[in-house]
Amino acid sequence: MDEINELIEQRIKKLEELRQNGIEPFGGAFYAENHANDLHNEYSSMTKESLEENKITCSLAGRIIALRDFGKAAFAHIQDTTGKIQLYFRKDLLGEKYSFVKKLLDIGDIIGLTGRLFRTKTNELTVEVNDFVFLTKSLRPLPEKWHGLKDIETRYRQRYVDLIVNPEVKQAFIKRSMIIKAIRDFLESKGFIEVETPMMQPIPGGATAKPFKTHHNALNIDLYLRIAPELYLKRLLVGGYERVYELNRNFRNEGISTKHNPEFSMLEFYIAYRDYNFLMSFTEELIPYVAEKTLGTLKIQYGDDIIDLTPPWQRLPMLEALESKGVPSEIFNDYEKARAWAIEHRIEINKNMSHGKVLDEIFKEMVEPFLIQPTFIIDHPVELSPLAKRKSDNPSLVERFELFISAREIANAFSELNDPMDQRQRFQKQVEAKAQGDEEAHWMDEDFVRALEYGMPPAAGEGIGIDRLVMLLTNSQSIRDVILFPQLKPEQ
RNA sequence: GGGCCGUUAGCUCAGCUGGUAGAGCAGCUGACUCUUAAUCAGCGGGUCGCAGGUUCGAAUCCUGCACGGCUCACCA
Repeated sequence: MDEINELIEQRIKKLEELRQNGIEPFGGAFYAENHANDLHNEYSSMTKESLEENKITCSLAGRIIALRDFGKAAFAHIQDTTGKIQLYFRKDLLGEKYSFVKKLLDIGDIIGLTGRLFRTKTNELTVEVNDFVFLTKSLRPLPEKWHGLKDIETRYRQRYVDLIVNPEVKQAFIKRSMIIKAIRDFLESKGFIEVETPMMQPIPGGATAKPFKTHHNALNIDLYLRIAPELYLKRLLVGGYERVYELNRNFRNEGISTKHNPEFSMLEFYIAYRDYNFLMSFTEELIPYVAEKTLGTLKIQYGDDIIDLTPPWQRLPMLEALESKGVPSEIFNDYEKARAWAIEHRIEINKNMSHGKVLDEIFKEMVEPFLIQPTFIIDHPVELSPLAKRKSDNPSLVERFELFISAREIANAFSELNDPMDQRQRFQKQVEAKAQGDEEAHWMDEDFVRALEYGMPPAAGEGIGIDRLVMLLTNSQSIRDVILFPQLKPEQ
């Protein structure tokens, strides 16, 4: 941390001077009766004259964010959780205490006050302060009023300052909260219950990703931070819950970028006796519901695009999507041709990649960038989806969809594989891939197979990346703008 | 991990082909009872990211490192 500088020293002196005057600079509870924006809303129609006649008193608590001193009177702005409002301090009203405003009150200090509402000659609703108390003396100067805090690194490292001085940042996180609440409300209304399954797992499963490893001392075992809750949620289907969801953190030990944070929020939900077709319609209901609740519209701006969330959305089999971009269909059933095509088109592949994986790489290059409007890509190759149910008319494909919006995967869902023998074989294949050096291949999870052996009802499950959904709905270009404390290297 | 860019006062930024650091805001002192970028007068404030190197002389040129941004690779 930086050393005490002159500006902080000055403020410590003021703090001591307050104490010498018998004033505690760090106060306790203050039950304000009002908030800034409520006052603006409530009295917006009240004229200067009627405010004078009615003598409306109020009390507020918040942070001083601007201060203009005139000698025997001063204007300030105070900011609380709702917004800001102007204050007017007068010597003839405050007497001795006015000198504290003049000498000892700083921008950044938190005060509580009582006063009377009036309008200035420019008609700004203002509180004439009758009395005030120091609640918190601020020792560090805030960024300047004009340009504010711009430095991106400081904004992320000291998010608290970012939130004080950049109202739109605060707003984005309020929106995030609303989005998550809307999702929960929707799922609850459809009969889902929220559950919590282990974040620390002995076998990290349910996704293809590199996990974080940790160690439990008392048990003397290695544990992994979960990369997905999937396998535990499906155990709950075995247990008899028919509709469950979990909305919480996943952890993946991979690169950090504008689209990736090591810990990120994921919604996963599972519904018994349904399939992926049901979930497509369900998703066409869920996401518009959330957009309507939080933005009030289904036409949203993201970057340069206007995205129309009005359902229904296009449903496009993966192989058809490839064909539509000029990928020849003969590579779909011919591994060597697929490899050759990829190499010819400078798509990076490696020896370990299965046929399905090669097709997926081609898809990411040739198709994904064009999926701006909501599109379900359906029926993926089975190698890509070791936990999904095969299509009855084509066992090389699975009943799966990925929802793309603005060239990003927003949701991933499939009819769940509930055949324990097929599941065991697919795990086995993954174990072999792992032995071949595929760090992200699934592990064998014997207990999960055992659960399936008891019988899991036919079911469909879906995952939605919450951070990416929030990015979409808040028009944020970086995941760091929707995560309060994004992961950064430590200072120094 | 690769490439490109950035890091100068509390904040936002200037600082040319190398000559020894500036502004605005914030702060301090003073004046001012309707300002809102208040105004006016005066004052203080710097490890120029860190470490080396070149040079008579480095914020400036070179090398390495740190942190950050964008981007590519990997992924959600």
